[in-house]
Amino acid sequence: MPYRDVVAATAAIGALTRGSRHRDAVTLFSRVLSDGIPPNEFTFGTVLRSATALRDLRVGTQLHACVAKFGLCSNVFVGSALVDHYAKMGAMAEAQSALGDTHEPNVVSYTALIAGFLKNGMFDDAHRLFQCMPERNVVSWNAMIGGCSQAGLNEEAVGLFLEMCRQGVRPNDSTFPCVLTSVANAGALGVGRSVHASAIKLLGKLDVYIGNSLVSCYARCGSLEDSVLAFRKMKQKNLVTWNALICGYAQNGRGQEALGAYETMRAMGLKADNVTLLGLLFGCNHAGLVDEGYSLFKTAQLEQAGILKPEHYACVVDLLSRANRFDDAKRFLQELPFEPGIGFWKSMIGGCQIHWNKDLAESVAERIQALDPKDTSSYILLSNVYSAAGSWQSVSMIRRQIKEKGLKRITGCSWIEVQNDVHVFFNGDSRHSQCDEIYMMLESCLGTEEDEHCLV
DNA sequence: CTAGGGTTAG
Repeated sequence: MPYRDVVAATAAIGALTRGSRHRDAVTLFSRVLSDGIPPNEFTFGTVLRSATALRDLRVGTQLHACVAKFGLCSNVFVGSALVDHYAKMGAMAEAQSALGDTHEPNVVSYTALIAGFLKNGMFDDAHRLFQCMPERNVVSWNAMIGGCSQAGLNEEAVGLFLEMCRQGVRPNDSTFPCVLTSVANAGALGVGRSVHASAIKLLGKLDVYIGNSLVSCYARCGSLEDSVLAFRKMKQKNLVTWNALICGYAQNGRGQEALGAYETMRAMGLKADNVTLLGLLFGCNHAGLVDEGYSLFKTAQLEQAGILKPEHYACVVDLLSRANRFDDAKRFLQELPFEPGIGFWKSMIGGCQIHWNKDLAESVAERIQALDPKDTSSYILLSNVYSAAGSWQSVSMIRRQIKEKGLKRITGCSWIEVQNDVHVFFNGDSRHSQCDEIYMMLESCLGTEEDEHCLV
């Protein structure tokens, strides 16, 4: 039974799109076409959304050709939908060209393109377009801030947030989760508190997204007190809220509390998902709760195997290796339902370093170097195992190899924020103005057990 | 009848 007109047909396709029946929406669209009903801008808008949800660039391209056939390429609405589709598929050249075909592109068209640039790591293009677009609204600012956050451009994201406020654009509910992610990435506790305060001032009530971001942000900035406070203050909580709390405990080495939170969560009738499990395993790992972690994994394997991902398996390898249970770790690796990537072997060699397991470290290092000859970390870790075991000849041999192969070490660093100043430290750093006091304090904290021969 | 931006892990 063909539809009466394009309005009825579009309504039917839209219902399918909204109901997430995207394949059906596309099929219905083709049927409407073959029934001889010419689609309009709304029809294309909704069916393009389904094509995006299906992540099917082929469908998008066919729809684009169809748009051209009906002379709708210059329509703003259709144009924006095309830009959005291509941008989400990562086809940035096509997205740009769709914007170019649009007669008078508006703020929506530009924002869709900017979001696409950021998702595809093209920060400079995004920034340039953001600067020169004719009009910016809160959504465009959010797209920039969120895109920077996701790309790890944390200073840029926080800077954009401040600039937005300075220009008098009022942040909304979506702005805060974006910027708080960056604050958390940077571990900037003071900035986090200011952002929190401005959210309360501007919005009054904080929704569950903002609450979740705060719980996580405070924990990742090292303030579990603030994190738990934010958690308790939330009226509505969802699985993400619990995950944020559990992961926060885990990251701060509080495995027992993570497990406790999980108990409470289950008592409230919530089921763990992959993030919950990862947080729990991570927490057990860092608190030395080997048996607890292993049994959580085993239970998940039996009861909800669907949530298990390579990360979870990697966590278990880490757990067993750190606990000196190398036989269990090896058996576990052999029984993996997939090929272990390089990270699995790195977990194991990390355990070898802790437990001075020279022989195993050698064979694992060989594997890592076979998988990635440029990998420096295996050399460093191996050399640390040798120095721990007192094999100085082997240490100098490794150092020579690193030099000969022209491998570069990426130096790790850490930082801490004190009253809005960020202090960064590298290994063996002596540049800080209070260097002497810091090393003195370190020595008194560490006692005399410190191994000076370690490279990392 | 409609579009673009949001939370948790690594």
